[in-house]
Amino acid sequence: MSSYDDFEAFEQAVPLSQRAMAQAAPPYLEGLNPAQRDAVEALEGPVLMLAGAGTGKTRALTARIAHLLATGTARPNEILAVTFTNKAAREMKERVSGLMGHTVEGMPWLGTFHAICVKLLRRHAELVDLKSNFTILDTDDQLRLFKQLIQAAGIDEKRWPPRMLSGIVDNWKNRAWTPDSVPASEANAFDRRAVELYGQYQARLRTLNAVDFGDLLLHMLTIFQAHDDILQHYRRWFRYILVDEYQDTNVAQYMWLRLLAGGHKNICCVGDDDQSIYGWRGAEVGNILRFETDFPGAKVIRLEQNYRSTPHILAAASGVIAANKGRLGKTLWTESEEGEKVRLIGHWDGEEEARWVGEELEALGHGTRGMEPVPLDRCAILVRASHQMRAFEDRFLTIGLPYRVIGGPRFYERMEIRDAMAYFRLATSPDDDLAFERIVNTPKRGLGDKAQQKIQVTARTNGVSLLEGARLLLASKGLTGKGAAALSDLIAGVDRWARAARDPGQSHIELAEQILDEAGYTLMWQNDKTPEAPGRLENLKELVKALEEFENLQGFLEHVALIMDNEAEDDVAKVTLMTLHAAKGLEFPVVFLPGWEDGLFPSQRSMDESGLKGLEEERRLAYVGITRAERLCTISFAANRRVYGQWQSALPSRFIDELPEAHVEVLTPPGLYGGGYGAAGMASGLAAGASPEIMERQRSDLHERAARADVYNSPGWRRMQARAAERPMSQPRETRTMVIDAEAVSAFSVGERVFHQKFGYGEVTDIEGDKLAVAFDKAGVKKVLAKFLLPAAQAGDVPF
DNA sequence: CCTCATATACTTTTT
DNA sequence: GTATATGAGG
Repeated sequence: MSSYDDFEAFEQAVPLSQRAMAQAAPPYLEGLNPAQRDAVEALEGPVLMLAGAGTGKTRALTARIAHLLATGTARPNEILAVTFTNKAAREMKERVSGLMGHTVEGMPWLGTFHAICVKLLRRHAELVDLKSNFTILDTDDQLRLFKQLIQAAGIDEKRWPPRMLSGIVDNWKNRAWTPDSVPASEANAFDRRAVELYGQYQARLRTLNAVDFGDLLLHMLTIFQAHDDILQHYRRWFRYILVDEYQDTNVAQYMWLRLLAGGHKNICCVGDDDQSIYGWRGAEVGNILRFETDFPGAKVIRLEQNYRSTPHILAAASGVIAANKGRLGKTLWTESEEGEKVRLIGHWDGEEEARWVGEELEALGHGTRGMEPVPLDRCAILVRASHQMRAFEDRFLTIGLPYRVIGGPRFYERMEIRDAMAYFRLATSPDDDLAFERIVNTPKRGLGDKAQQKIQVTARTNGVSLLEGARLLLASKGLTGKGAAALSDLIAGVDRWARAARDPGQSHIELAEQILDEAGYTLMWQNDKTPEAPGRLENLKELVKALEEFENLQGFLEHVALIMDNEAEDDVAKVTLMTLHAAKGLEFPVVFLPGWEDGLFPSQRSMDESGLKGLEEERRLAYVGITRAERLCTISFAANRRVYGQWQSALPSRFIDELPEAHVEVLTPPGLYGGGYGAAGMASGLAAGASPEIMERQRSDLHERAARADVYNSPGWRRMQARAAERPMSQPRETRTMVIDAEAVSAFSVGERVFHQKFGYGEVTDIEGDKLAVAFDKAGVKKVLAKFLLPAAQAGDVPF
């Protein structure tokens, strides 16, 4: 009964391969430096590859796999290679294929911890009271379950928010604690009821035949610990183990790896203790720090030659990270030429900071500071918290600077949303084959592989879309019986929806609901008994609600297409906006690091919650940020910032004081030129065209803010001033006159031509305060806020 | 049952 | 300041 029995047979069906290549000159070794080569060739026994930022870690890792395969040391299916993200796994697969010069047949065990555990768990599910077709709950489902349990237990939801409970349980799972192995000391800290609820939650999951992400690992651990035969089997099977981003492993993952590597100890862990930034979700830097103790005789290889950044950038990063205790220690070096120093600049407030970055980006695009013009897609702005992106988005929308945000909402990636969108796409463009393919048998209509193949063939031979092909197939009686009836139903539906979508009198919201109902899609989820079904229905409701902001389905689909696939959608170069966390592993020629203020970065919360440990993780985040830059890195801070609607002043980040002076150039912000404190200097930079009232208002505003900011007494600021004073002033520097956007203050007038990001061009027809009625050329009459409008004349050179 | 108003919280994120 | 969640009221 156990699928475990045929496991071996299944795996061994994959042929031994690549032995013949063993004698050939190995192209995958070309260009590796001695350390990298060491890391590639030390195949036997435990190896720790300490790979600093930009030292060619992935290169070495993939070459190592290629080496294992090419020398015939291991077959593709005997290598266990784990990553944290699907992206990393995909990339590794591609690069191994590239190195081998052909597609690597079946590396079934190259994947994320979770993907590999799913695979294993499906084979052994019955050992933990699951069926092998168990479902995997996402965070939403998990939260809903906890909520139900809390309510059922009659506990006050205010005192025990589901989120908190779910967080606690997640934490426990990260540490490989099952309900009965949670230490008493922990339990007391949270109330024993949390442990009870944890137990109930697990019981509920079992009856639902479901697991959450943490369970994937935990269940496998349980199985390995309770069934030695199974453990021994996999120990023998996975002859070589590779782990990427080892510094990010949590306790459960660590135990899992130790169990599997326990026999032969052929484990190669790659990581960088200085880039451990996921402690808050259970990652244990200790795992990497302890490696040599865990695996006595481990070979430690340091990759220290950096191929990414200039010496100034590396020195700045090293200076900051040096303040951390308990590091394994690495010294990055590079052969690259000196380049620019890291630039440091302070601003009055967050808006000015955004404005300045925008101007810098424009200047870089034209070529400045003796640099080649730098297109926007080579630049990135890395922030600590996603809400910091807003100021930049606002500014970039205003000046029409193309940008993309990484790590946005994942809403549109959900299965049910994609299905629904596919239906909408068919309604607006019936020839959308991808959409047709997606929904032709969703919900199940009895149009299986056979029927779909027939449709494909008919469409292809006639050179028409799938929908038309389906029509032809029906007309030619190529499909009969139940399938034919279902297909003709679907086609009739699409025709009806397409007609309705063209009808201007038809509400697109009603149409959307109608489509989902008539297609039987809503019903499908209503009848679905799995725990995630209610959530999916809720998401669908949300999707329909999101439609309200748009004039028609078409407009909505366009909008979503843009935010979904902005990589491939258009070829306009865009500056990248993302969090520091999301930037790990990436690199950009030009990097801006705004918001370096104490409290924001390092984050106050982080320090409050985790003390010195938290601060050190923030510092590693700073290190990650700086080391993303290849040629130019600019750090900035603002004296004043609006936080939750409240103006707050802040001191420059303590990390700024840790930057080695020799590698930093302090820029004087335009308004502060000449060193005068604040307001006077700022005021002189006011746009000449602004009306006296506006000028006065902004001047007093600045005085008020300046008065509130004690930033000028901070060590960071004083040092900055001192450095600025030391610098010979004769040297012409790039200060631009500050442009105060008068359009943000001045009102529009009736009859004026305006431009809106979403709706395009139009004419103002009515004004009520800051709310304007605008007759848009394409989108019709809409009420919009003035701040979303640009005078049409100014939008002329906006590339949208 | 649905809508509106008030309260509340609110890093970082992958699977 | 904004999004979200809950409770009251229509």
